Amino acid sequence: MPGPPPTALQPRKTPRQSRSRVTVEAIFEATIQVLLRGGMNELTTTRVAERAGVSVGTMYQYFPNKQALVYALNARYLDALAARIEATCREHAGAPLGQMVEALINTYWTAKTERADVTRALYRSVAELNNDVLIHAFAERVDRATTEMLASACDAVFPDVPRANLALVTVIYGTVRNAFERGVSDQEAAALRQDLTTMCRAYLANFRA
Amino acid sequence: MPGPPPTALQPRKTPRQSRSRVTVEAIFEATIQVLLRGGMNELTTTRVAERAGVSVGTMYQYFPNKQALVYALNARYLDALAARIEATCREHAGAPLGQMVEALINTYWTAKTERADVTRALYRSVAELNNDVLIHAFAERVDRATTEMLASACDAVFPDVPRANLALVTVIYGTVRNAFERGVSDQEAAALRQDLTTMCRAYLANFRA
DNA sequence: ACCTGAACACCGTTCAAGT
DNA sequence: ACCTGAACACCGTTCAAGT
Repeated sequence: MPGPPPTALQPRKTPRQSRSRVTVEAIFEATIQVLLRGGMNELTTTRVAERAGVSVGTMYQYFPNKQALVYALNARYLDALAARIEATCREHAGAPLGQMVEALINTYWTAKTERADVTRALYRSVAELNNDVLIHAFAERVDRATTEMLASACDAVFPDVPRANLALVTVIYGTVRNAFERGVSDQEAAALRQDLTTMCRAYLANFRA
Repeated sequence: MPGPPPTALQPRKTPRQSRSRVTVEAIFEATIQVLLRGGMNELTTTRVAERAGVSVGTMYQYFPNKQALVYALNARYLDALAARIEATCREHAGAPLGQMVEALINTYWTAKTERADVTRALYRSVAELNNDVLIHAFAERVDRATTEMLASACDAVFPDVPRANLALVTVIYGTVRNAFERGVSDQEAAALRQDLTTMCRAYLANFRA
C-alpha cells in the first residue's frame, strides 16, 4: 500500500472560493499548453503564470514548486484514466476472456491515442518526477479492477489471477507506450494492436475452463 | 532513414589528443554518477564538471549544452545495447523460432537488468530530450538485425516479416520497460518474463511452417 | 482569502586570458 | 590544442505589501 505523495509534492492548499478554483484550473490548462508547445525544457513558472493570467506568486500559493505542478497534472490524468479502465472492467464482469482482452486493449489504446500529443507530453513530463508513488497508486487501483474482472470470466479458471493480470497489463501498457515512442504509423499501429490482441488471447487460452 | 542528430545536440569536437579523450571519458563517467545520485533534477553542469575534475568551460568545449551531454550518454548506451542484440541475432540465424524468442528476451532483459539503477536513470534522462532521432536510429538498426533473424528461422514462414518483427520487439521492449516502471519484485519479474516468452511463442506459432 | 511582482540565490552558458 | 573561472542572463522561489 503506497503512502501519500511526498509532502514536497502535495498541493499547498485546496482552493475554497470559486475564484481560486478557476485560478487552479487556468494554471493546469496553461501548463498543458506550455508543455505541448515546448516540452519540459521550456516549461518555466513565469511562462505558465503568464499564460494562465496570474502572477508567479499565485501559482506558488497552490503548488509548492514546479515539480508539484507537473505532479498534480499527471495525477489528474492518471485518475481519469483509471476511472475509464474501472468502468470497462465493470461492464465486462462475467464476460468471456476474449471480450475482456479486447475491451481492455481498446480502452487503454483509445485513451492514449485520442490526444496523442497530450499523451506524449505527459509521458515525458512524468519521467522527470519522483513518480514511484504516482505509478504505484495507479497500478494498484487499476490492478484491483482488472484482476476482479479476470477472476469473473465465465470461460476460464486461473490458478494465479494476480500473475496472469500482471502479465496482461504489463504487456498491454508497455506495448502501447513503446508504440508511442517509436512513433509507429497509423497502419503499423493498427497491425500492432491486432497482433497484441492475438498474443494476449493466445496467452489466456491456457486458462480456458 | 533518419538524418544526423540535430546540430545543437551534436558533440562540438572530437577529442584528438589522448589528454582530451581522457577528459571526455571522465565527463561521461561523472554524468552517470551524478545522475545515479540525484537524477536529472540535480544534474548541473557545475556538479558534473566538478566531479569530472575539469572546469565548466572544458565541458562546453565538447558538448554545446547540457542536453547534448545527456544525449551523447544515451547514444553511447543505445549503441552498446544494439551491438549486443545484433550479436544475439547473428548467433541464432537459422535457428528454430522458439530459441530466437528466448534468446532475444534474454539478451534484452539481461542488458536492462544487470545495472538496473543505470537503466532507470537513463530511461528518465532520455525522456527530457528531443529523442526521436536517437530512438529511430536505434530502432532501425535493431529491426534490421531482428527481421533478418526471423526471416532465417528454420521452422517458420512469415507472410509479412516486418509486421511480425514489429509486434515482437514492441511487446518485448515495452514490457521490459513497463516492468521497470512498476518496480516489480524479483519473483514477479521471473514470472512475467516466463509469461512474456509464452505469449511471444504463442504468437509466432501462427507462422509455423 | 487571495493576489502581486520586485528581490535573491543558483544554474546554464560564454569568452578573454592562460598553458 | 586544450583548459580556466569570473561574468551575465535567466529561472525557481520567496515574502512584504496589497485587495
